[in-house]
Amino acid sequence: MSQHRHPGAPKRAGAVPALPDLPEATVARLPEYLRALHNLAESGHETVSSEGLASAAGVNSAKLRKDLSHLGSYGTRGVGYDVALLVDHIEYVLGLTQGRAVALVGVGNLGHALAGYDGFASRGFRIAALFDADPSRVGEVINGLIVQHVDDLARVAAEELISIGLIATPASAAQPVADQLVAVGVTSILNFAPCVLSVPEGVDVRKVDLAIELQILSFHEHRKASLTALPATGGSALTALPGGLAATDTQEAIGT
Amino acid sequence: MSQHRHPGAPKRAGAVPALPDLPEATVARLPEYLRALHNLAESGHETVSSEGLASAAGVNSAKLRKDLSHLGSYGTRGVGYDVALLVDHIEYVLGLTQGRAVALVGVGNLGHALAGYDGFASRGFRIAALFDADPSRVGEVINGLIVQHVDDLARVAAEELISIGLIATPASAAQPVADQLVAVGVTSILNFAPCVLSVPEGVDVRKVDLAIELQILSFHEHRKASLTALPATGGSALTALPGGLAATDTQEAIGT
DNA sequence: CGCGATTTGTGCACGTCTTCACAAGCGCCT
DNA sequence: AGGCGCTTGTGAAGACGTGCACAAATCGCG
Repeated sequence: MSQHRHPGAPKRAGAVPALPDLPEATVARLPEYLRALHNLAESGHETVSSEGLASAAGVNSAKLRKDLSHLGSYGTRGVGYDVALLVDHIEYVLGLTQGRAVALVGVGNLGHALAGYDGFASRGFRIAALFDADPSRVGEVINGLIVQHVDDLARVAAEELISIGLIATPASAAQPVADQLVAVGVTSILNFAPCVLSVPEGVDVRKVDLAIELQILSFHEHRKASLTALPATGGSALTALPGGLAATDTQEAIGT
Repeated sequence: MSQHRHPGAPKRAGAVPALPDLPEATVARLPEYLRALHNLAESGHETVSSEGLASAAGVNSAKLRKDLSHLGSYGTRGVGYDVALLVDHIEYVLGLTQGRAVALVGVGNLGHALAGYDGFASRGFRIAALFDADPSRVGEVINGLIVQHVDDLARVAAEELISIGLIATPASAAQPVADQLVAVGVTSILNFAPCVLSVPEGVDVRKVDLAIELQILSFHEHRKASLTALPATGGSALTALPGGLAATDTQEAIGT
């Protein structure tokens, strides 16, 4: 073992390994494992146990093992997982080895921040083009890229293969932008606008809504407050917990 | 029917209604319903059917009905749901009627955008204070708020009840900041830093990682590409689909 | 060479979420 | 008043995800 072969080309490089279709929940956790593995690699670890990696990624170790088992056997019993090997394989499975180009539409408040976010480049994504519908914004240079008019999307997409589209426009503009992205062949969209997008079959849309996250937290705050406010619901004030108000039965950290 | 009573105080205002503990999946969808309802209200709808609301929120109508049934019966058979009434009730359940104050720590690239994001205020959240550890940033005015040093967090929290903490720092600073937030009594944290936070029981943490979302999309791109690249896996090239390459069996839009 | 310590991979049971399908309820029209 | 069409609310079944617990496999050591 040791010496990982050629990074980025696990298994046999001839035929495409025909990606096993992983459970969606597993896919959602792989990036987290990957980040933890990168940290471990930087701190000099060659191997890591499922227990160690699980705690670094904030999940149950059994869950981690089951997730990784879906990728095939990349661990050694009695030893653990080869960090470098696992990094290579997860990156391959996630399709990160091909330096995907993303197009960002909408350079307003949020879009500006996304354009300057360095967490993308460090993980295999390259912001290839910026667009906006506002003519007064066109021409502006952000992070070395020139903002272009959204109507030029087709032209730019013809020059460069866009892998993923980011929508950071106001809600009212999001659907037309999505249509334009789909029209130029984009089949994956990350939507920051607070609205639902309708797209043809075969196009994947993920949504990130900051206000929704806050509202979910707000619910839990509300619930926690209502619980501590009236501990005597349903009688039995005797069961008042000795630990005081810290003993709410909330799930610790919330998952995905 | 008709005339919703006092907005913001559903059921009897005397005893706290002791929030039913909703399924987590339902809670995550309520904000989406709420947004859709606000849109409907603005466009003049008084009532809406489960079918109509479901399509506006991008979910199955049966799922929506079951979700709403967990809140109690707020619909009328043969008619639908009273839009204004439902808005009031969902806002109450989510705890949005109390104008929650959020503290934002880290006014770098992303934090800057969050501080200026108007989608928070429009949904019941008020950014009450900005913090940063970098002395050169302290004193800067963003959106009418002065950036304060993170060590002043305790003092500020004493003046104002902070309901939710936002962490938009680099990963290395996130854990200490989380500890400080917890120390001043914050029990809900929204973490934008790419790392796992460890917090005491009773504290809720949600994580938003933009790079993770991209990586999930990347996986699906990779899978779609590998599917269209070799349609003859497992023999039977005869089953080539008449519709050409558009007939991948991918799930349409990805859920939560 | 064999044994014990260690850790992976997984069968199984359990809980949660989703979806279907339909009875119950409501309003409207005749 | 009665019946009809429409819509909600929900039981039940199935799909999915999770976590336990243990067998299988590997390494190191005597």
